[in-house]
Amino acid sequence: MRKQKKGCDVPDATILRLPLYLEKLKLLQAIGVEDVSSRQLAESLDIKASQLRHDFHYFGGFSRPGRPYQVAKLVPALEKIIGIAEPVHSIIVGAGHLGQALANYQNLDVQGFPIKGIFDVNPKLIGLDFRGAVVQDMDEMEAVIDKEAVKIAILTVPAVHAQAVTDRLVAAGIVGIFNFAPMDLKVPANVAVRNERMAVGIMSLSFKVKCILQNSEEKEEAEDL
Amino acid sequence: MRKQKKGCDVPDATILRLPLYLEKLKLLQAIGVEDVSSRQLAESLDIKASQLRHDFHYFGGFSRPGRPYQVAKLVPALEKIIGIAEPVHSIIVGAGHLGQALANYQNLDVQGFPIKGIFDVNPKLIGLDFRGAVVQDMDEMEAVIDKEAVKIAILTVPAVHAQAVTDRLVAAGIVGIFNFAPMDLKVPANVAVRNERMAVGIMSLSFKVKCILQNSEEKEEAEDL
DNA sequence: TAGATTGTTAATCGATTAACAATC
DNA sequence: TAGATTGTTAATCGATTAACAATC
Repeated sequence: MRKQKKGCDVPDATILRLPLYLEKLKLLQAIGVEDVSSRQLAESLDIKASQLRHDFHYFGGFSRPGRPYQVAKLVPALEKIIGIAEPVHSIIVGAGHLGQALANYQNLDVQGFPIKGIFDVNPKLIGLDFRGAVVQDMDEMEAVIDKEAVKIAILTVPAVHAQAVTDRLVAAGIVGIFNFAPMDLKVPANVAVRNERMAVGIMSLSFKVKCILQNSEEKEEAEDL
Repeated sequence: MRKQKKGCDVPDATILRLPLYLEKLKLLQAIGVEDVSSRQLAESLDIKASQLRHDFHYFGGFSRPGRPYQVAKLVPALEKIIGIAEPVHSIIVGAGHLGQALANYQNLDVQGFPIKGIFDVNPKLIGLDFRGAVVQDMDEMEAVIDKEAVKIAILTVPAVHAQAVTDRLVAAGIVGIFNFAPMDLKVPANVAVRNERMAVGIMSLSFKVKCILQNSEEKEEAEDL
C-alpha cells in the first residue's frame, strides 16, 4: 500500500516556517550564494539548526550527510512542497479598502498567487481598475472561478456577509480561503481556511507594550528611592 | 519583595487567545448575555474549557468556584490585561496602498488604537485625507510621537526602508511596532515587534490546498480502478 | 441536597533541542 | 585525515488536556 498523504502530515509550526525558509533562500539566490548549511540558514532566521533539519526531515532528502544544501535545488523543492511550483490562481472577494490594497499589492502575483478577478456587490466599485484587474459584479464570480480554475479566494467582505459568500465559494469549487473577516467560517473538510486577524496581532502587541511600560515605571520608581 | 512582572510572564499561545476571548465576550455583551461558563465560551471558540480556565489562571480571580463568569466584569478585566483599557495612541508609517487601507479601517480606532498620524516621504501622498487623518511628511513624525504620546507604530513602508524608519521610531520613544514589511527588524529589548506576514499566511494556506488537491486526485484514481 | 461550576494541580501530548552515526 | 555537515533518533521542554477539591 502506498504511503498516504505524501508529505502532508506535518505540524502547523513547521508549515509556517516553510515560507520563511523559502524567502531567505530566494534572497541568498539573488546575491549569488550557491551553498548554505543548516547552521547558516538557521542563524539568519534566528532559529536552531536542528529545528531546520528536523523540519526538512518531514520531506526528506534535500542533501546528503556531509554536504551543505544547494540553494538552486532547495528553492524549487520548497516551492513544490508549499504548492506554488505552478501559479495558484486566486481571486479577491470584496473590493473595499483592504481588497483594493491587496489588489495593488503586486507581491501576491510574484509569490505565486496571480489575481484572476476582484468582485464586489457595490455598483460604485464595479469597473474600477487595479493593476489591470477590473472589479466585477459578484454575479460573475462563479463563472470566473470555473473558467480560470481558481483555487484560492481572498475574502475581504464585511463579517456579516462572510459566511454567505463562503458558501458560494465552496459551491463553486474553491479549495482555500484566506479570510480577513473577523469571523469563524464554516466549511467542509476538503476546504482549507486561513484566518488573518489583524486585531489579534495588534492586541498581542499591545499586551507586550503594556508590560514594557509597567516594567519601566517600576524601574523609575526604584531609581527614585 | 513584590512579585515581578505582574501578569506578564505568560506564554505567547495564551496571549494570542486573549483577543479572541475579548471579541466573543463583547459579542455576548452586545446581545445582552450576562453570565457565561468556561464551557460555553470555550465551545463557541472551538477550544477546551480547561484551556480557557488555564489561560485565565495566569491572571487569576475572574470568578469564584461554582459561579460562571460575569460578562460585564470579564470584558473590562481582559481589556486591562491586554492593555487597551485606555486608548493606545498609534501612527501609521507609510501611506501606500496598505497604509491607506489601514487608515481607512475604522476598526483600529474602535478596538482601542486611535490613529494620531499617517506619514510618508512621497510628496504626492502628503496632504491626502483618510477619515480625518491627513498624510504628513515623515519629518513631522518625531514631533507627533512626542506631542501625542504615541506608543505604537504600524509600519507599512517598503522593506528596504523598514530598518532605518524603525531606528527613528525607537529613538523617538515608540514602544511597539506592528511590522507589515517582510523583514526582521532589529530593536532593543524594551521595544516589542509583531510581524504581520501575509506571505506566510497565504503560503501556509497553499500548502494545505496542495494536500487537499492531491488527496482528491488519489481518490478519483481509486474510483477509476 | 444534587448538579454545575471555577481554580488549580497533575497527566498527557506535541514541539523543540541535543546528540551522534554516517558521510563528505 | 580532521573538521564540518546532514539525516535521524532520543531527551528535553512547554503547552494542552484531564482530573478533582472547593464552592455555589
